[in-house]
Amino acid sequence: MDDNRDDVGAGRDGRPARPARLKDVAELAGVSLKTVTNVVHERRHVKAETRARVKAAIAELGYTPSLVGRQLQSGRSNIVALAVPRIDEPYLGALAHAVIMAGERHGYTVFTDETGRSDEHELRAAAGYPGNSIDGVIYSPLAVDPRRLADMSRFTPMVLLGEHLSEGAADYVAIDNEQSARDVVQHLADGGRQRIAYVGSNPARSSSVGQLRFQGFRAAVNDLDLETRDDWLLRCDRYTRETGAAMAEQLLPQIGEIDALVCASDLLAIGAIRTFIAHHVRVPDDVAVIGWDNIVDGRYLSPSLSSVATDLDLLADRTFEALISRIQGNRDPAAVYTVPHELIIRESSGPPTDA
Amino acid sequence: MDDNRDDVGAGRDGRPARPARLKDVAELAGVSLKTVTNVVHERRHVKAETRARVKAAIAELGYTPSLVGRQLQSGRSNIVALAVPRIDEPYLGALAHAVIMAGERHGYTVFTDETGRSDEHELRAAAGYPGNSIDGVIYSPLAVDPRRLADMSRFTPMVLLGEHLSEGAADYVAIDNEQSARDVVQHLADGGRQRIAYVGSNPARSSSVGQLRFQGFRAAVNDLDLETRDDWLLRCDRYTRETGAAMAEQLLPQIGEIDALVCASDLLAIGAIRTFIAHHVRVPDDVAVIGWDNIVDGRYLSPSLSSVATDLDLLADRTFEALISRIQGNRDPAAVYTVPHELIIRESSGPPTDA
DNA sequence: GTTAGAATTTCTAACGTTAGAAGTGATGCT
DNA sequence: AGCATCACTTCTAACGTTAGAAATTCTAAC
Repeated sequence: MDDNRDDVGAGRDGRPARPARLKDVAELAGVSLKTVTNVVHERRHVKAETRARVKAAIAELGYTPSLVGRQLQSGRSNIVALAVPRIDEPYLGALAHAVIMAGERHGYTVFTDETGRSDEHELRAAAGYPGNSIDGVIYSPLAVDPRRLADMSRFTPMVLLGEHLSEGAADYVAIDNEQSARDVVQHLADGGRQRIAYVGSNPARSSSVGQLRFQGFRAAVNDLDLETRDDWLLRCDRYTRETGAAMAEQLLPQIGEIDALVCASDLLAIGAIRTFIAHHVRVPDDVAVIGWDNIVDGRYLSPSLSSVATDLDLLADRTFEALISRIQGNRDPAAVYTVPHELIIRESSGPPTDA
Repeated sequence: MDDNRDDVGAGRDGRPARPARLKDVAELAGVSLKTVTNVVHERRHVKAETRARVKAAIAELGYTPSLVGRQLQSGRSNIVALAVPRIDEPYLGALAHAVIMAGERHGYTVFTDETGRSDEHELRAAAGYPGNSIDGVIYSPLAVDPRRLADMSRFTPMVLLGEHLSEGAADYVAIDNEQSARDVVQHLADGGRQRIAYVGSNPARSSSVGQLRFQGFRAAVNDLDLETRDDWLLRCDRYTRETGAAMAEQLLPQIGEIDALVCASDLLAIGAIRTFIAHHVRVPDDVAVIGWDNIVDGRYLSPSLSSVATDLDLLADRTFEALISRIQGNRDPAAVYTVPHELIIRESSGPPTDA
């Protein structure tokens, strides 16, 4: 029976010292707490006259419900975390954008977190951000061995992007990586390319995206009876422009033998093209190059970069559907959702230019 | 005197139904709540034997403190929001990365939000995310008229990036945009460029970054007695590759007159270069091009892109210092913090190539 | 064997919200 | 008049944490 702190609310003159609470509204309107929540939640059983009075009080105090109070009460936050290694990678930035937009469509706020800094961050994400009252996690491990993530999120629903956990601990949404690689090889063969190099396999992680793409690549090369040599196949862990540039450096002696290069990501391809051009290797005339992710930068490169495109909006929607189903209690075994991919053919893998 | 819900904690066999609470730990260890918090917070006045018992209970139950409970209790969350228009813009992605890293150094978790979707989002950010128990906001308005943001965050400390509010409602951290533009012009003049075009001014917003850069540009052109013509000065609102490509299209008839192009952002420059190359305008031989932001993609472009670089780590650190000072109650008038910039000269504004 | 004082622990009220249960009038029906 | 029904409102206990105040136990000195 006490509890009067001064300077409540948002009078337009003196700055109020703190945000208004439900209780302040109730006192100003002269009603109980429950009546105010009833008004806030637009419930029946509130007389029009009372409702008006409460609404006026809310407006006068500039009241906004405290989400913390709500979370504590309800146990729900309507927040999901998106965990990506680095937000400044173009593909992951585009992915984050798509997920944020999809979150909005599905009534969720998306909290984007970077996990690439340390093992600690990665594990926190994998554990579902314990203590954080996150309703779910959308997790894109890029550099971590999924087998390390055995003790996955016990309480927080999770959907994986990018890396498939063989244990099937969580739902997984992605394109058909193997098929997309076959499509890439087919496209190059259609353009008359016969001797194709590959950058990005990493046999150490059998479930990795790069490995899946490599499997598809090798299968297609086999099926189409294309020539292949071991020193045309370069492995690398990091799919960066820098790595791509370094890998292309290694391929320079093979130029003249190879006539196409498949890179497991656009960043690798961009780095490779940079090296090629610097060494007067013409793209696509001498070597066709193609990557994955269809990042915007590829469109503005010269030559513009061919790439395997994922419909990120669709991927993000599927991801949310799966995640929401888990949030609502779905206990089925982990599922794999495949979203369609599309080959975007631009200059880098097209016919020779006139230049 | 009741309150026993089943399936607490993290027994390794059956899945526990919910995360363990402080109370569960207290009961298992046979002590009071306060003793458990004392252990959690490493306080004195806990017998070694008791502490061991509590720690064992914590480990057995896999207890993690609920941040929601803490926030409610303390009113602090140690979370700051970073509000940017779009996370998939390269510069903003790099900025977000730097801010997240700096946040970690300063003990804050950074929640990145996209505000570019709607006015509603922009205003929510400007109001300091009312109801969200955010300790502070780092706000980078790109497309909004700052004058609309009169009713700024009443309760949430805020630091602005990118756009300076003339009212001085909030601290502002940025490079010296005007001086950087002078440096750009000086550099081009040093390279023998005489007739320089500019893309990106927007006189409608006098405080905008593009406008500040334009002022510096014009002043330097004046000071150095360089030729200037109105149709060499193109205005635009959006600093995208697409806009840059369209602006360059408009400049094509002027090629031969102009010998350099200053773009208010790297994205504009990348779009412009793409258009130039497509029309066989050689960069830098026919036209030198330079931008701002030093985004990574510029390094791997051919020709690689000269740019004004900001030390983002430094900028993010300054931002946090300012923000934390406000969080701790600093009520000084809004300040402007300037971080150094650096001209990164690459091929696009260098001497003619051999090609 | 007391007792002051320190060391350790417990009790309890808050933080802001929500919703079930209980309470108050007013209305309509017999 | 008596009573059930309904609309509306209040009361209260939770959600998980924290920390001041109060209570208990221990230690050591007399």
